[in-house]
Amino acid sequence: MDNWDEIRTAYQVARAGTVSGAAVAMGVHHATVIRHIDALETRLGVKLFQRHARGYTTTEAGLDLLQVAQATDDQFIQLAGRIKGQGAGVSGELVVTSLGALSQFLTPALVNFQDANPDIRVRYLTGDRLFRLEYGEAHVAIRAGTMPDQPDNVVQPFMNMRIKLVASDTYIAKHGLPKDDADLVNHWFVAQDSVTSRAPFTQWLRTIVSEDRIVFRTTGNRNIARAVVAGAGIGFLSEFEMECHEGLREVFPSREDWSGPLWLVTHVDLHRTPKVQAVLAHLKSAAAAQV
Amino acid sequence: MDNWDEIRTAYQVARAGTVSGAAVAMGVHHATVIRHIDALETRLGVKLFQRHARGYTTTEAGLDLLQVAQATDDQFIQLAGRIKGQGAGVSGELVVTSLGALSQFLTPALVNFQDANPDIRVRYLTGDRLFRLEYGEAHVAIRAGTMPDQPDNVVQPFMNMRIKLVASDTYIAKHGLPKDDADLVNHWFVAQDSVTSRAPFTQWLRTIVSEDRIVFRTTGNRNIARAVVAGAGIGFLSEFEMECHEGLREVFPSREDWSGPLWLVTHVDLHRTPKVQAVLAHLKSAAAAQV
DNA sequence: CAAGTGTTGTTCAAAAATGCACAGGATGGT
DNA sequence: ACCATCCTGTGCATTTTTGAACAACACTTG
Repeated sequence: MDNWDEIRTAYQVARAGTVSGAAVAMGVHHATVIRHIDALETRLGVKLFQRHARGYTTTEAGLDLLQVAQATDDQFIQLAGRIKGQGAGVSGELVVTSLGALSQFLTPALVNFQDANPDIRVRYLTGDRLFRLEYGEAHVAIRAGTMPDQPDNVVQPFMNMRIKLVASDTYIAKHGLPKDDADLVNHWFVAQDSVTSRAPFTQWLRTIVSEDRIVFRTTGNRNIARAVVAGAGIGFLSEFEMECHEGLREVFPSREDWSGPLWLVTHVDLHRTPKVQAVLAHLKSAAAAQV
Repeated sequence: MDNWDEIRTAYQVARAGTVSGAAVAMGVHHATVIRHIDALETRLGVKLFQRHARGYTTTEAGLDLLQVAQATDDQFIQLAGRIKGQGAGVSGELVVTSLGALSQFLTPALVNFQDANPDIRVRYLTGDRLFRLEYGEAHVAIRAGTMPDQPDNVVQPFMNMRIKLVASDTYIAKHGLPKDDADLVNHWFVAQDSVTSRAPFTQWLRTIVSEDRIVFRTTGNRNIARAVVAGAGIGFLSEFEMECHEGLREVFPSREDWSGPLWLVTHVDLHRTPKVQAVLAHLKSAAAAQV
């Protein structure tokens, strides 16, 4: 039972009672209607209509089709209404993904957004693996580092994540604070395990101290923060991460060239929808308030 | 929401997850699938799928469509099964129409047929107005008189309705029986009111007796029978009609040229269906048993 | 790292569906 | 009885849809 258009044509004929009436209802020529009916009846091997000079009257099979197609038509009309309305309004699911380090800032902002738009159901995804916009895994993503250049993504600058060089009180009690840039080589550091990290502060650190000064390597910002708290060494943490833990102190003035930019990125297919636009505006205003 | 074929295409894409997969599932080129999706999304103004190099994944709207279209597909498959099966088997409605005079013979035959085919629901229509096969009002009709020559009807001879010239006992007691053909002019008659009746026995009567010998005219065979029973005169009745009333006697040997042929007529669209063939065979065998 | 597979997307020719014009028939009204 | 109207049905020109080939891209595999 392929070719649903022919079923629709038969449905209109059954409703109108005449081929001509169905033709004007569908905005096509009546010859087209006749051909659709003929093709459908031939394929089914059963007459759907009795032909006579006053029009077409349904057989039992045609009556059955009429009822089924009537229900289908209703379903499709409702579907179209839902789909169009859903595109227009701010409702349904909203999936946001970011690196886990941002959850401290992003979660309250998203809660506020849901509060302002009760029809929204928020899903906030963080994880090691990258959630990909082009696979429809999220509506908007917050990305760090160099500006993404995926062809189907529309990306706009979001905010700068301030990076601070911090140490725990226990570390400071043991080794003291670095007095200046040159003194840093006498200290111990905690850093990302991945040697390929191209975060600006990582590269800066490599130019200052030798590899053997990095005494603790781990994966994930959270683990780095825990290591710093435990007194393993000095480490780079975002301002958000720093707020989460007690007993941390900034050991060095924050430098501009440490901070990596954050990007708001959406898929081009979804970027124009009111829902995405609404959440983008909300996040940007929240970022502005942060500063 | 016209163009149901595009909905079906979108449904197949949502199911397969790829354009290519949907294309082979539908037996069309993948370019066609892409164009259908593009057209549908443009018309709806909402993206149904996220495009990427590994295939198409549904958006919320696409998921909604998938569910609705899945239900539709199921409905259509069931519909096709019903329609094809209904064409093949002997079931559903069976509408038979005839002149009322035949109900005496036809009703038991139809009851037997329904008994042999429990899935059949019989509707037996008699009435003054002609039920027209070409309007789908009946599957098979029994017609009298000259052979019908409607273009879309297939007609075959059914049986001869024997006509008898009868009178009531009260009439015979009053006027006696006609001795021979010539004596008929001394008797009184009951006949159809319509002067245009072209039934063979009517025309024969006109050649024998003058108009003023027809003392009672009425419409409908049943009324004629009642008039004859009441003793108004001698009248032509079918053998079936005669069985219905008491106190009637044949006053004259039945002549061959009185009897009008009966025709079994069906619409050409329905004639080949097993259901119609079954009832035709049944009626013919019942007619044969009658003789 | 490179080749191979499977995917989307675009362009042009072919095929198919559509629209048009006209014929034919039934029906209702004057 | 005739005419007007509305219906179906068919042949032909046109438009639209479809199919084939090719390019580009992502991912997998050796």
